[in-house]
Amino acid sequence: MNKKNGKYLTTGEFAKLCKVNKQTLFYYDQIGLLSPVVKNEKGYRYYSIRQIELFFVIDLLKELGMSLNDIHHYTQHKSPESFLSLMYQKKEEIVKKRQEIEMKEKMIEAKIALMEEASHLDFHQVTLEQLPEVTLYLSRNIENLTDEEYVEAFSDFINELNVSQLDTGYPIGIIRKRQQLIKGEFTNYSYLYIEQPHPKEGYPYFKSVKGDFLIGYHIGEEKTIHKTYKRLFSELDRFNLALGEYVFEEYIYDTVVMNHNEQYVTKIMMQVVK
Amino acid sequence: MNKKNGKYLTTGEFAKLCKVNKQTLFYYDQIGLLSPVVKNEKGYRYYSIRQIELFFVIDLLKELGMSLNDIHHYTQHKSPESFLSLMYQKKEEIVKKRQEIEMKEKMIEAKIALMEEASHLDFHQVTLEQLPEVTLYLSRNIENLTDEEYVEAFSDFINELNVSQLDTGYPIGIIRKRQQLIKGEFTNYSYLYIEQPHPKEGYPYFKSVKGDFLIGYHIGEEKTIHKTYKRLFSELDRFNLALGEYVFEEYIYDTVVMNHNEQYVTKIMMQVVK
DNA sequence: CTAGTGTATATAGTAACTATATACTCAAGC
DNA sequence: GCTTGAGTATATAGTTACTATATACACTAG
Repeated sequence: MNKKNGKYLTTGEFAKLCKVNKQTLFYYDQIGLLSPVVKNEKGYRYYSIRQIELFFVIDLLKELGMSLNDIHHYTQHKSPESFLSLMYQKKEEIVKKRQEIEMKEKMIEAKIALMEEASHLDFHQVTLEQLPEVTLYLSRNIENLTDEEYVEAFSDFINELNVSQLDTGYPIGIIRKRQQLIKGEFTNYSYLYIEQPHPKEGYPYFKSVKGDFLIGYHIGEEKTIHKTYKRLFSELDRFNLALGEYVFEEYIYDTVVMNHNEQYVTKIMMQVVK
Repeated sequence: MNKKNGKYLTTGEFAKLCKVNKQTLFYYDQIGLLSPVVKNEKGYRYYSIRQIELFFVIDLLKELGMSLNDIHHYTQHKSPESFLSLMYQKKEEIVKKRQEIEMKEKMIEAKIALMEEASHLDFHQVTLEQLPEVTLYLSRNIENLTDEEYVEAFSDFINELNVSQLDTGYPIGIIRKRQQLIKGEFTNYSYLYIEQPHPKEGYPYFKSVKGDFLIGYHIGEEKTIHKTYKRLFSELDRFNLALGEYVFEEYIYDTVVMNHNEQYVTKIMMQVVK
């Protein structure tokens, strides 16, 4: 076989078929993962067309996150049985992966919806609105915590969202109670929450009551929010309304879209009673 | 701020929350991707709890295949508008990604089904079976080709499957015609095919006629398959049957599960008429 | 027989970590 | 007040799976 036999593909041809760089095939040969069936005395590599099937499987396993080393280990211990059990294992993994992708797709959709909504808002306008009922996943009670405890509670909440896959891409909001605001406690909150547009079964949720809310926006750091509350309280008076039980706060623009915290925007939703 | 302020998280704490290695955060700080809000005079890093949101977005973008460099470029040019358009773009990408994952899941399911079926077969048994109608995607006609032309046709077929996403994970089979076998042309085929259990719309398919088939298995290299055909022909005689128009051949065990081509197993399905 | 393309080897570079070594710092216990 | 152990920082080297570059040889068409 001193010249090219028509039955075979050169490295370049095989690389084109596999849609990879020629160097990648050299590399695979070098690590013994996928070697050409024939190597002539000049060192030229010749692949059989049927080797593409093995390449496809290698590529599949690679995209399922398996390292070349582990794939190589399989190819050294090939058998119908080990292939079957590998496929069963990968089937489980890909199902998980698909679910994660689906969740991320939902998260992206949520971010798009939030940003679209935000882009149509006038942050200087204070409005009175009827909000529909929404399902919220709540943290444990976080009243009267020290800074350390608050950070810990926030961290725990994040971990819960991770473990239970409840991160919907919506912002993490806080709930204040009327009592806290009346006492002027602007750094004391009652709960953290995240909205669940499609609540999964089996978790304790809080259904926010639908009702009338006074909605305003705070531009700037969290620690200056009392100024905005002052404005909102006087609006309440103007409308001749009383503060309800709960107030909800959500970041509209945060560190994700803004460089400085003076540019952050917080949406404040105050429950009101007539 | 010479000692730890309770409002902040150390690198280790933040890393645990992010579920990454501490070193990764050093690295992100180094490349300017995500730096702690505070760095004290001793060089200690302190992250604010709200920075987790930015980390999550970075992580999301990373998992959607964006390079740290590109993510960094975004963070340098943050704005609600650019974030929104980034999300729209990523939405498109993730949809594609989900579809690819779904396709791969189907492929794995197909491989499992094939391997399970194979594990219950007796390769030395020749049987007469009624096969149901199945949908096949065919290559162009490949009769009387030279080796070079055959390899090219095979490559073209692979490329078609790639482009049109018709790779179902089923083996690439070959179709022989009665005439070819009668003339003793065991290296001359008529078509390549791949089974389509859930055919997509808009492609020209070939519906294999349901009917009676004599099914046997060839163990060993392709070039010795004439021996197995000889055996199958005598079985045909024994059953007092005539060879139909088409014969289908599929690898059951190939380079993916076997080390040597003497161990390969090919399923031969001969259409028969009484 | 030459030009142009293709192939092989060797080596270095890349991204995004990950591990290791060394030195400093801090919080808790005695 | 001192020690001890855990945590932190910097610098550097190593890892995986390529990717690029340089050099030399081979094959093919005109």
